[in-house]
Amino acid sequence: MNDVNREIRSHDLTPGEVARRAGVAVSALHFYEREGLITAIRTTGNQRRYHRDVLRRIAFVRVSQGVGVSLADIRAALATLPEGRTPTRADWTKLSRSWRADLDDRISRLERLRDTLDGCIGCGCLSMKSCQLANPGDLLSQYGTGAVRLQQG
Amino acid sequence: MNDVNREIRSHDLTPGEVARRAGVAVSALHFYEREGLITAIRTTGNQRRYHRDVLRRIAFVRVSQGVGVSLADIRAALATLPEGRTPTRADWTKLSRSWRADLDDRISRLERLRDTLDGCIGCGCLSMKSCQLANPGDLLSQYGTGAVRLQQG
DNA sequence: ATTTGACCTCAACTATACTTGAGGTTGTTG
DNA sequence: CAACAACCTCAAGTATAGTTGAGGTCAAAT
Repeated sequence: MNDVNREIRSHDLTPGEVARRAGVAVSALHFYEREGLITAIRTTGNQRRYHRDVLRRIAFVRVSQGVGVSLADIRAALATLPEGRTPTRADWTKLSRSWRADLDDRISRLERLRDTLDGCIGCGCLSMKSCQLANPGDLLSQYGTGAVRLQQG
Repeated sequence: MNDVNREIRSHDLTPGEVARRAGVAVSALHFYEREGLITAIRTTGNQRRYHRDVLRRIAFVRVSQGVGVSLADIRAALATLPEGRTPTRADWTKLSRSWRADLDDRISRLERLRDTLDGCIGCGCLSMKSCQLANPGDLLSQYGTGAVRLQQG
């Protein structure tokens, strides 16, 4: 977040390189920066240069999005990484672990959903009255329409 | 779709009733109608009246949305229901079954993702180069950012 | 030195899935 | 039959997650 004044090093990456290697558009990099998900330093000519860490951060963003986490929650997760120093392997592992808990959660909800649906297929219902699945305030609301929080604090 | 000329019966539901029982806002009913997900007939005074079937349709919509299917795909699925006659239990069962296949798919993708992540936690990676998860064109792209099609045709 | 591709900012546009508000009508109830 | 909740349409607004385009600059290769 605050490495804006860091000196540029030879192994820093240009926007194009990051875009190619991370598989996202340059416009997405700008967007992620505006959203506080990644940071860049600038050359004297005002062009962005990225630390290699940005690839990990983007990887984390994409993977998390892939399982349905919102950028807001991803930002919150990334904010737990240390500022000022390059995150260590342990920092990332901690992050991955918390994310994994969320994944387990999603899987079990989907499985419950599937099992309930099996019953629905058996009974041919899908009616609002009798079906666990379709009951608002029950399974559905637990599953939620919005993103599930990655962390509770 | 074409029951606009059907006569109104005493057990038809008002917008308010449907909204309450289905757990959605009246504005959402209007929206679903514009989007071709549900239909309504009109009283002489131009107010909507819904067949009880609409509750099943909305249930299907909500449950499908809950696992990440887009309205476009849900509309496609609902379009396979017979027009002209009230869908039978068998019709709905067929629909639920196709949907269940999609669910199984999602679960297995999430599980693969979790298993791969286990490896990542072990190695502390999440790097773009070595991590299966973060590799665009690999797992991520299979998982996709958009909605997974409910049906192939 | 010039060309060319990559880069810059900022505003506006896209898609999905709705909600909100204005201004007016209907239908039920005391 | 008056009141009032519930309904109507249509336009505009909201949030998320970006993309697109205009107009201009930077940097590497010839």
